[in-house]
Amino acid sequence: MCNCSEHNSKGKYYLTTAIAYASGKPHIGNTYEVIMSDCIARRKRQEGYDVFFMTGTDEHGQKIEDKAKAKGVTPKEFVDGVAAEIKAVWDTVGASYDKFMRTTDDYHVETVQKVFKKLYDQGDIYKGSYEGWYCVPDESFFTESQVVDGKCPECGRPVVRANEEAYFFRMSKYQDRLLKYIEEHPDYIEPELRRKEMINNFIKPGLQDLCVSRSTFKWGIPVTFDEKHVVYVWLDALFNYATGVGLRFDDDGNLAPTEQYGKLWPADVHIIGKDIMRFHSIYWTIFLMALDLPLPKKIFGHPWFNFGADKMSKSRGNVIYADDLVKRFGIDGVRHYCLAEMPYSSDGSVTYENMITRYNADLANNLGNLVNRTVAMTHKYFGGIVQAPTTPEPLDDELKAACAEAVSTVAKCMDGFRLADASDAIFALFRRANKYIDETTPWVLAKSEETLPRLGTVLYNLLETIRIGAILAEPFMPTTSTAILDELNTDVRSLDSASEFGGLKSGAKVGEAKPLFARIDEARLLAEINAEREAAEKAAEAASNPVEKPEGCAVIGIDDFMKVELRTAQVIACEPVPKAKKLLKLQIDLGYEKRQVVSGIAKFYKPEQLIGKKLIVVANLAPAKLCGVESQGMLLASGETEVRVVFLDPETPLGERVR
RNA sequence: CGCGGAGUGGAGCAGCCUGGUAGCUCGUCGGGCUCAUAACCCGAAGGUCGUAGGUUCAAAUCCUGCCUCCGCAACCA
Repeated sequence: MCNCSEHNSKGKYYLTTAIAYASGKPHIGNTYEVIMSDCIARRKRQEGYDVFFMTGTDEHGQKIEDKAKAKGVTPKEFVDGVAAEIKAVWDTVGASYDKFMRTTDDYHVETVQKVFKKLYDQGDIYKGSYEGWYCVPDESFFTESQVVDGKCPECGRPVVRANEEAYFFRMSKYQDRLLKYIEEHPDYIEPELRRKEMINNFIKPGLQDLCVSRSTFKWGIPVTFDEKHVVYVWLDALFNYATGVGLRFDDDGNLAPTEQYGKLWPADVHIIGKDIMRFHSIYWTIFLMALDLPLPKKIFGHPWFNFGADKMSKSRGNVIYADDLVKRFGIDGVRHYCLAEMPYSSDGSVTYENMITRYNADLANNLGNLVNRTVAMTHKYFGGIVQAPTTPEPLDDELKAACAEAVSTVAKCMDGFRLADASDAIFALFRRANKYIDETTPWVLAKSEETLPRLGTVLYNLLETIRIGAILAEPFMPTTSTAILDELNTDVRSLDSASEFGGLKSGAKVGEAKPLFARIDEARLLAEINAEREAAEKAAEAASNPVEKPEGCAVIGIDDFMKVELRTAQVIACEPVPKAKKLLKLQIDLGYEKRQVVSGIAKFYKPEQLIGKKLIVVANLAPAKLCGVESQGMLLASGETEVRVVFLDPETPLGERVR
């Protein structure tokens, strides 16, 4: 394979996953992306492409800085640990990446600095100031209209006011060019529905300039010409795709890439989660346009795994990790489940029940048993020696046709990233082979000397079908595929060899028959999992208070607190905001003036429950528009998922300062 | 009327573009086989294809209204 790869190569194929944020261990939803990408990478290698598969970690930002501080280590030390952990998870699912790139790698840091400078020099980046809200744990900036009751719309934790000098990228300048490109290249963003979302929700309404620097934390790539600033997330993280394969600039800002870059860029596909479609299809594309660099050929946004019907999240306690699953189902058990179960564009579902069902039905019963019974018969009847197919019958053609069909269906599906459909086609072939055994009844053929040649032919056809199926399955279940081909004792393993029935050589001796997948006792495993979960919950309860200790905010002085002008007020009118699901519009009386406040409590209070009530408002909050309605303040309330307004003693006078 | 997707036997899905006997996997029931991992193979039950209309000789498939669910956006100062 190695010797002739240069001659046979269909050319390069460069694919990437998104880089994982190095703040903690990735769950199975994150890991899916790597499994999916790995499946594509392996398939492309089989097809003869010179594949370069890159993944890695995004390692800058305030959240990491804070976590490192809490742990008493430097950010770099922290990130080294997490990156190793992430890499280990990728390895446990058998990811065959060629490079694991990290945004703290020096070439990346240096190149991003030069990119920043270049974009600044050419006027795409300008200095401005940012007035907004910042969520520290998520390290995200939010506009007035995004923040919810003074809390982060993403995670519900408090946000802090930030008014900082910052650099911005002129997205609007490239808007028309971007739209034109996307409309003229329907394959650029896939699936189609994501493409529509991008166009309708973001591009057509008009792009906002993007904040590309921060001065409130240090853990980032320094802006060379303005040391207070650090390059902010997307301009840093997205460039990994290009710097990781050798994008470089010289000191004058001229392109000076490595040879590898010349060979690999532009990427053939970025496999990313649907949640970051926007940053890739809009920002990344525009960054590249601004630098006059070729665009990637495709951006594919995959869906997410839910846990049953619910979103997977730490706070719900239903997070599943790939390495735990691998312990129970093996690498290929996990890979097969993920690849066969995830729909093309809508979210998939992980449950232990489904995993066990799929494992038993597909892997143990269909595939595992097929291999086992075929190999066992080869031993029983022919001492393990593969016979020559001397005695064909018309029936055999159906099996051969099934092989050919599987080969072509898989090819078609893989081209369109329809991995689940490709997987189905492979298992349909194994099912057909099981049926062939019943049709040919080898145990009957074994009874007479005369039918031994036919028996040998039947077994040959089965072994050959298994060989073809195993080759097709390699991208999905590499370990199993290798195990099967080893057991068949064949070195004819190329994808090309699967296209023609008969590649298996006779005369070889197959390995011992041993189960590939042991059946799982569903009731027993579920009981085991439940017991473990209950034990973990009990341990957590015993160790801590019923309410988990929150992360908390940085300590502030009294002067900081006094900046917030809290005053007592009374609700004089209240009604829902039309078109908004969560908003109530309240007219409140501060005694000295009346104001309109919009609050996201519609889910928890009916307007009539609030009228006449006294409560506390933040009186010096800058006005903001929510769903087009102006809000001149904020009322105090507790809770994230279950919001409760802080009501006052009815005797409280209006307009009093609260402190 | 923000944009988009989906509602098909118990569960999960395909079919719809290019109208014409409703298909697959899992589950249930019955049978067969014995090479094999209580596996494998065959058969059966079970669907008025969300709903109300329309077009047509003929509609799951095309058109319109309505209901429900989901994704994205908006969005709970």
